Amino acid sequence: MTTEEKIFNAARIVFQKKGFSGARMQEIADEAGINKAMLHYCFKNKQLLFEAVFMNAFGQLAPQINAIFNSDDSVFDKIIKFTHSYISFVIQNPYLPPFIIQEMNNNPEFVMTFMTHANKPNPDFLISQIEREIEEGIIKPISPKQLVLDVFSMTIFPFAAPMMVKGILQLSDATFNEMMEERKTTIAEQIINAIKK
Amino acid sequence: MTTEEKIFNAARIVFQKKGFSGARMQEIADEAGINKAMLHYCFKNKQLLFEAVFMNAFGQLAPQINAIFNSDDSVFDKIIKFTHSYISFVIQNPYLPPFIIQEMNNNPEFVMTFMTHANKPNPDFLISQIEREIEEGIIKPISPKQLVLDVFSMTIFPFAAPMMVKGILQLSDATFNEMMEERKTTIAEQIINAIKK
DNA sequence: ATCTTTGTTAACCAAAAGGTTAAACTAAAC
DNA sequence: GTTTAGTTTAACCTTTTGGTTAACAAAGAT
Repeated sequence: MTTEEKIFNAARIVFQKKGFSGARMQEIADEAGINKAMLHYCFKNKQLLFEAVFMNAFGQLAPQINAIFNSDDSVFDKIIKFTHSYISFVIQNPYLPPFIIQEMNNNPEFVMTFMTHANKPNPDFLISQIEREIEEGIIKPISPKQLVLDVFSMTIFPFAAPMMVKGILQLSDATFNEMMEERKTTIAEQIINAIKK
Repeated sequence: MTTEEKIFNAARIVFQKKGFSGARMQEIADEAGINKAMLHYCFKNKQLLFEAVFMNAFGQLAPQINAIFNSDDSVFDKIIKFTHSYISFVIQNPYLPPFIIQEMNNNPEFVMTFMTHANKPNPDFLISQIEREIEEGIIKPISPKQLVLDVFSMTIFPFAAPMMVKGILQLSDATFNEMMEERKTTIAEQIINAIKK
């Protein structure tokens, strides 16, 4: 592993745990097992190091989502595949959703400039497909954006606010993960149940 | 308005926008229009000022939720009332959910100690009520905790990650708020549709 | 009237944090 | 073997930041 990779991985860990303003350059250096000056040698400054980490994090999610949203499956199949694929991925990367959401809230202007670019989840095609399937009588009349938001909400929320969910529902890490495994199938079932004609 | 109130309100604004580690004592003083030393005169230090703000924020939500969860309405009525009441409240206080979630994620141990205390949303009664209504054949068989999580997810997520939702679905602030108004009724409809026998 | 308590400020301080520098070390190129 | 280019580090510098101090003002209390 190159020094740059060691730094990047260490930065990912520290930024995802502490956020941009909570993270300390010294802590990242310690985590990477190198001198603090190397951070600035490899990544100029804190902001640029952060941007590298954030874009990588965001870039991991968008392509998967778009691949599913833009396939030629039915809406129901897309919902099934999305929940399964997203939950499988974030169980392996549980720090990603809180990290992305936190930084989007704290630094909206930065994120928005970079969201217009390539790697952004784009539900446009899915939304017109939903409109079509409503006209065809497959799906009950519903606002397509609301439907997409429902799917996102049910899938992402427990990972966006894991501590709140665990605290209120009194879940251990183990039972939380069991519930998430279950949700891979139940979310789609629930939603399809509610909207199929 | 007393000086203490001016400080508290300023602190609420700055902490909710920047989070604990992003917030600066000087910025809070400026926002309050007073000298920085007054912060320490009234609230000892940053940590204690933050705790006052956080507990107040959390304390605003819990009682409303518990009042609904512990009433003797039916499960369906509780879902209807919860979504309506929660969305009405957070539209007026949009910074609250991201703030609470962010600090719960960044500082779980602090939040957990204070979550055992009084003002915590407690779904125990609602959960046993769901079990009862399943036995009575009113609701389809489903894990009660999953159902509660579904309701929370659909209701809270758009407010937990507003920037992400606006960015991906390309919503202006106005259309976002319109959608949230609509969700006051549609969330409950969707869920009830999916689980009623 | 004066003394004490409370509220308020400007100036200051020490520690933390991000960032820089110049020197030392390495390893390939000549 | 020496040069040269790229790495790596210890030590240092500067700014930011949370926090303190001492002086000052206003308002009751005696």
